[in-house]
Formats: sequence, structure tokens, C-alpha cells
Amino acid sequence: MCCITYLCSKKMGKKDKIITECLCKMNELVNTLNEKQKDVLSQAITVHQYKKNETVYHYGETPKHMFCLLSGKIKVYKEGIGGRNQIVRVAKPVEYLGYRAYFANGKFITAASTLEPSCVVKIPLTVIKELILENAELGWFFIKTLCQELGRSDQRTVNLTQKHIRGRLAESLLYLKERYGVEADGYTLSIYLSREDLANLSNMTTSNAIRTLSLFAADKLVLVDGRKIKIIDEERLRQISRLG
Amino acid sequence: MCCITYLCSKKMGKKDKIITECLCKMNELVNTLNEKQKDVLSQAITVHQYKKNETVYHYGETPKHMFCLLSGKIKVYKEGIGGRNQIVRVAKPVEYLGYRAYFANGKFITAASTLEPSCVVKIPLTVIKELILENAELGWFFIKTLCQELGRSDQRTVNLTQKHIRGRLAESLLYLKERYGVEADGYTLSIYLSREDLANLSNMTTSNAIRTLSLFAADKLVLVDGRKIKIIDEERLRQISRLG
DNA sequence: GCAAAGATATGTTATACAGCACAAAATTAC
DNA sequence: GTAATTTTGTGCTGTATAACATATCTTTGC
Repeated sequence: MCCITYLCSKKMGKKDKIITECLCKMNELVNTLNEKQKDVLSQAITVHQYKKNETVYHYGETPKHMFCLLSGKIKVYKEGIGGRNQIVRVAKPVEYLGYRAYFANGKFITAASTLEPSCVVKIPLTVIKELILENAELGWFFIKTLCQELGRSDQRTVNLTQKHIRGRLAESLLYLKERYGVEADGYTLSIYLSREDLANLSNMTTSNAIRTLSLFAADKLVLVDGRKIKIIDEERLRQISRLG
Repeated sequence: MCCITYLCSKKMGKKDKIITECLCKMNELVNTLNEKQKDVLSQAITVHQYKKNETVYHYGETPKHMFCLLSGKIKVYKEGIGGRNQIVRVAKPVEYLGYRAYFANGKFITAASTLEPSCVVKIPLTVIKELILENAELGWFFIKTLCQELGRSDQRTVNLTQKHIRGRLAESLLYLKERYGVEADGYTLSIYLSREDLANLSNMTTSNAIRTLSLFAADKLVLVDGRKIKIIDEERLRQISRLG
């Protein structure tokens, strides 16, 4: 991970330009702020480039910053029993991470790492908390986001516990399509996960993720080429997901 | 379900007194408000008495009110595959329910019903939203609450998916103790759930909830008398929950 | 280019748990 | 007080899926 703004610190003009570009991408959040608050934020943030498979934050750490994913992809996961990880969500640009634990007065109970090279803005949590307490509209932004995530989390609990293995994998593939979309061909998922990550997302062993994906391919529901997955028959996939 | 304030509407003094008492119990929320906002709230709320096993809100309904549980106990659950319900959380006084779906712009994806006779305040969601947008401190109250619930939900996902049946039941018993506490004897859980509800909380069949609870009793971890459950050996229960 | 390490694939075995059947006990209804 | 219904308890069977073993294919490092 390297801090872009630090690297550019000797050419202040360029640094300011980078920060401005970041704030522009974070418009959904920034638009709630007045000029003074925008200034406070722009003084507080730093920009960082992560390589693939780098850790953004660790389980058990005390949260100091929240993260805004500007480009790339990040997985948020819990370390489960016997080294088996459970991916609880995947983030795409422009989404925010790492504030939940701080707002709930606790340490991180999840970890996060990049699935691809990613550009991330770090915002000190003390600054965000102050801004929320003086700006109700910003608070509302977080409330909406949290409510959506809580809904998704409750949904996931039932999906992962009650559906059979085929239903869980089908659900995950549809989830990935909904979150990251498809490439220009209209079929290939715009994310290349390892079978292990696919398994961790679907609450199954790696072997079973491989096996079940092969079965889906044999049934002509998907077309698999290494980590590229084309979703051919979305309707039947949806049906499999529904029926468990 | 009957509306207490309506029943008393001819004696305005008594009605006002009831509303004031309610606002007093809701102090954690009400303390964030100024006098004018308190007045808006007190004009908007109604008080309702629910019998045991009454539905507070249904799956699929459009949310119009949020609920504040003043006394009693409520379960929030999702209808799963094949009629098997999954209890996602249980509420105790004084906690708030039914606002998530509205803030996320959706319909209820859970249902809620009383586990005991319960007194509930209904607050129109439009009123709460307006108050949040003009009062950052109230927004912060909801952010904190949501962050705690989201953490609990993520935790539950891993517990329910990765732990074995004994671990899941142990976890549920500890969860109930932590949420509702124990009676004067220091051991008996202050909530009497049916074996079916205990199963729905622990993601297992009713038979297995009964069987596993009997095993716990045989192992002298708990003492069971009908729906009364005494937790005898909390330390070992905690161990079983940890190890899965 | 080759060795080493990691990811993917597939078959076999073991087991935890659901599903079902049925009995006993407790609660509710009349 | 008796019948009907619901809840609780126990045993048996089947099966979904984890766990393990092993082979092949792919990537990485030198």
C-alpha cells in the first residue's frame, strides 16, 4: 500500500488536484457538506494505492480511519471456525468501509482485503463523527446505507443457513452479477474470484464450490473458463436460488 | 392489539399523562430533541397493548410506523424455506423496531410478533425521518443503534453457518441470557420460549432443539423444567459455543 | 527452461443433521 | 371433566455435504 498524496507532497498543486478528484468521486457524501465542512474533509483525507490481495484492515484492530473505495474491489470477511473464512460482503466503487465498528464503539470484528489493485481514500473517524454530529444530512446518508446493509445481512443469514449447496452457489453468482455487473459481452461476470473465495462467499468447502460450479456448467447454466464465469441461463439460476 | 390512548380519549388529562409517561421511558431518544421537537413527537405517537403471540408487523407490508417496545418481548423473524422461520433478533424494552425497511426505501422483509403481552408506542415514520433530518444528534442515535445491530447480524451469520448444533444452541442460550437476563435466583432465564422458537433462533429443527437441550441437561450444563431454563454451568456452555 | 507452489478437479468415505413416525405430556376448548 | 389440539420427547432412516486423498493443470520464481 502506498500513499499517493505523500509521494506528490513536493508538488502541492498536483496533490491538491488529486484530493479534488477524490472528493469529486465521493460526491454522494460530499454533496451533503457545506464549504467549510468540505474544507475540513479535504484537509483530513489521504489517498492510497493497494495491490491485489493486500489487507485494508485486520480483525481485532482498533478502527482509526474509514475507507472509501474509489476503484478496485474489496472483500469483507470474518475468520470462522478452523480457518474457514466467511465473506460477509464485497465492496465496489464508490462505497464506504470500516466505520461500523467505530460507531458501535468496538474493534473490527471483520477483516478486509483487496480482490484487485484498488485506490482507497482514508478518512479519520473522529473527523467523520464530528461532521455527522453537525450535519444531519450526512447522518441521513449513513443511516440509509446502514439500513440497506442490515437488510442484506439479514437476507444472507437465511440464504446461507437454509438453502442447499446449489441454491447457495446460484445465489452467490447472482449476487456477484448484481454487485459488479458483466463485461461488454453481456454475460461474463466482471469479477474473477478464486474457487476458494467463491466457496467462502457461499458457505461451502472449496471442493464443493468447484464440483457444483462444474455441475452448473454441465447443465449449461454457466460457461466456465478458468476464473471467467459466463452466466448463460440466469432464469434457471434464479429458480435454483429461490427453491433452495 | 388495542390503542390505549384512544380508549382514554374522552379524558384528555389521562391521555396526556400516558403519553408523557411513554416519552419518559423513551428518554434515550427523546433527550436528543428540543422542546418543539418533543411536542411534534408527542402529538404523533399512539400507545398500544398487544397480547401474547400477536403480530406487530407482517412480511411484505409497506412500513408506515416504527415501534418502540416499552414493556414485553418481541421476536423479529424471516420466513424461510418450507415454513421454517429464522428468528433474526429478539427485542427488549426500550428498543426500536420497524424503521430499517422504511429508511432503506423498501417493504418489510421480516415479520415481528410478541413473545409476551407487550406495550408498544407507534411513531409515524415520516415524522421520525423529518426529525432526523433536522436533528443530527437523533441521527447519531440511529447510526449507533444500526451499527450495533449490523455487527450482531454479521456475527450471527458465522455462528449459524459454521457452528455445530451444540454450539448453536449454547450460543442461543447465552444470547438469551445476555439480552433478557435471569430471574431473582440468578440462574433461570427471564424468557420462556417454546422449543420451536428456540429451534428457530438456533437454526435447527424442533426435534434437535429438544434433543440437544436434553443432552445439555444430562451433562448438567442446564436445568430444564418445562419452558424454564436454568443456566448452571455458563463457563462450559461458553466453551461449547466457542469451539463450534 | 525447470522446479516449486498453488489452484483446480474428481472420486471415496464418514457423519451431522434433517425428516419422519409415533408416543407421552401439557394445554386449550367446550 | 372430557375431548381435541398443541407441545414435548425419543428412536430410526436417509441424505447432503464435509473431510480426505490424489491427480492434473496453472502460475511464479530463478
